[in-house]
Amino acid sequence: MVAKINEITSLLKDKGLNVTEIRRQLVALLWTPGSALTQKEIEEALEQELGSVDRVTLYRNLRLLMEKQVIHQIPMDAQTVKYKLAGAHKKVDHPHFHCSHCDKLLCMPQVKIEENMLPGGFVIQSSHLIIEGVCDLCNIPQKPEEPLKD
Amino acid sequence: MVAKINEITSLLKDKGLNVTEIRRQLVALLWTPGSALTQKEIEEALEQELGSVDRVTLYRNLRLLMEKQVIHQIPMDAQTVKYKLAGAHKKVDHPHFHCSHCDKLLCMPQVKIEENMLPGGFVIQSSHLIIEGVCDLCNIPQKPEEPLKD
DNA sequence: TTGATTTTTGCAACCATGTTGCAAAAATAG
DNA sequence: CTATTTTTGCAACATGGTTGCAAAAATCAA
Repeated sequence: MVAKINEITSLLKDKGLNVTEIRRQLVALLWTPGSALTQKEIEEALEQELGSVDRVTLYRNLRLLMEKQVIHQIPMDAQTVKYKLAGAHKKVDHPHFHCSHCDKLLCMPQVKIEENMLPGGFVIQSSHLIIEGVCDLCNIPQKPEEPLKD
Repeated sequence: MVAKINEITSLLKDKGLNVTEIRRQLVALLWTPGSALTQKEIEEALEQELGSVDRVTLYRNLRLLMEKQVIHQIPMDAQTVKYKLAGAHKKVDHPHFHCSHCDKLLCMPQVKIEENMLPGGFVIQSSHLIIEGVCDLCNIPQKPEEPLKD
């Protein structure tokens, strides 16, 4: 985590944001590939790192980081939204794979949703896809991935 | 709408639910194929049909109808959930197409998400897909579908 | 480095919505 | 039609989104 401080600082500055402790921790939390957290999970994690964090401050920083496209919201189901570091992806909405074992949320840009999959006459503007299952690493019985959670 | 009262009553009874005015109106609202409404939209529509509806009553009935699988929630984006009449579909999650012109939400069971679309080792348990675009009817300039909204 | 300026934070406060308990009203069964 | 069960509407509380404002922190310039 410590090794990434410079990278995180650069990322924030590149996006025109001042560097504050909360922002650094927020980005650090989501820095790990596959990491995607709910607001509650973020709140609990920040609690540990920084002591209690004001919910308004968290709210404003999440909103700001979204505006600056540092992070994205991903609706997992009707009652759950996760936050994820925005990759260098062009499209806002690209497919994700959620591993029910290790809880990682991985980008799956190779999965394409195209008009020829639909009946005639339908035009696609964008699409949103989440695939739920078990990822390649967790799927090897000999070398199971540690769950991120717990 | 009137012609459907018997069908709606049967549907409710088949699911083991008593028939009340709110439940009938709720199902009637979502009866039209492609109809999918947010809670706010439902609230406003019921307002017109029944006068003001208590939000707790609406909340409890939506929850009940979901438990009985009469309706489903569909997360459209991070801040929007729509309710839709549950079809005779086996799988809870099946692809939908949302028309940005007429606002209809159509089931697209012909679109399949399969493991061979993923890198090796990934196993699919379920998937959730919403395609945003223009539907076949709205796509014919000569005969545009009336928007459901307005 | 220090002090001035700008930005961010933390708090009070408000609103919308989820959720429960309870008594009154409505639906169902006999 | 009446008795019983279910549902509704209301009060009340919890949670999370949202704003304004003063204190604290970060940035900038000398």
